[in-house]
Amino acid sequence: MDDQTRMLASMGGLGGLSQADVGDPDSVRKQQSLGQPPQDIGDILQQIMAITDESLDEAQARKHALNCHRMKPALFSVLCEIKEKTVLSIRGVQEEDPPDPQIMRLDNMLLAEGVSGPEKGGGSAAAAAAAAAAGGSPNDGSIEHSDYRAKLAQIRQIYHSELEKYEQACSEFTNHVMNLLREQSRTRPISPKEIERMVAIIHRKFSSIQMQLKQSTCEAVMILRSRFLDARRKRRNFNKQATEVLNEYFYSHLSNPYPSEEAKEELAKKCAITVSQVSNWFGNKRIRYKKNIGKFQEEANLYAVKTAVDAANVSAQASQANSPATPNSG
DNA sequence: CCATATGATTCAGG
DNA sequence: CCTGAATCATATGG
Repeated sequence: MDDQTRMLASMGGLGGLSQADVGDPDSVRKQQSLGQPPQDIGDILQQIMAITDESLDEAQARKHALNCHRMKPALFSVLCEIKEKTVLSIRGVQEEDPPDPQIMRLDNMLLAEGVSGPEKGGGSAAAAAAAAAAGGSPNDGSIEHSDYRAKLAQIRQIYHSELEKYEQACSEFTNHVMNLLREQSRTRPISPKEIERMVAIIHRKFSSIQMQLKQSTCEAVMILRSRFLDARRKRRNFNKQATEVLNEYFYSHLSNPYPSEEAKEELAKKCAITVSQVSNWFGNKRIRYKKNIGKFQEEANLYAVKTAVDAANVSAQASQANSPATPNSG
């Protein structure tokens, strides 16, 4: 844009001058060929100064008269053509790559993360993707999810408001420049094509800002993801009672420690954890038990006794119906 | 601060 | 899709 602006600006200056001596278009050349430049320049200067003495109405009228001159359109197009040829080499260079690959990549990423997509659909899509491994139970991972969703919504909101600001500023600026150029096209050769080109240039410049916005949004989402969705960062041990329940099941089914889906659901409910957490726990337990049975022998005995005692208690309670004297383990 | 425990994730295989 | 195995990253106890 810089080169063009400079060029247009300088031609604007010329425009003022040519308007000044339009009364006798050949005067300059004639006098120059006569070989008395100082005098001629003084002449021109005088004419210019005379303009400032004119009233606004007079100047306006003169301008209007010029604009209505029958030769004006022809002259205008000729000037445009000349200008087109003169500046051709300058632009021509950067005319391609309309679909910026990088911005498309960022767009796709933001869409996938549910930042730029539709309000509810995108968000739940991301949530579904996150919970996909969990088997679809509605309460899976809901503890951290609300937090994650809230933060994501926050990013989303910032992104959209910034994008809106950006779009507004862009169109405002574009309109401004277009109006300016259109206005100036009355006094200097600016073809509609050129205005179009200028708009394209502006948009290209602005799109780098947009890319920056999208890039930083992407970054924020990625950080958020790694913080919240990688639960390894927030590992919390299950409470004692939960591990007890799980161990009980494990050691009482030691010959086949593979809980069915229903069993997993029940264990999950008892332990206030998710089904996938139960699966994880059993997966880890099996492999670690198998790896070093000796290390777990004590634990195995403990739970074997425990279940035996519990069974005894249960049977005792069952056989004794409703006797209040049944001893309970603290 | 280190070693160990532990929940979660990743990846290969059936 | 489920599992075993390896691995990661944190929690915990000494």
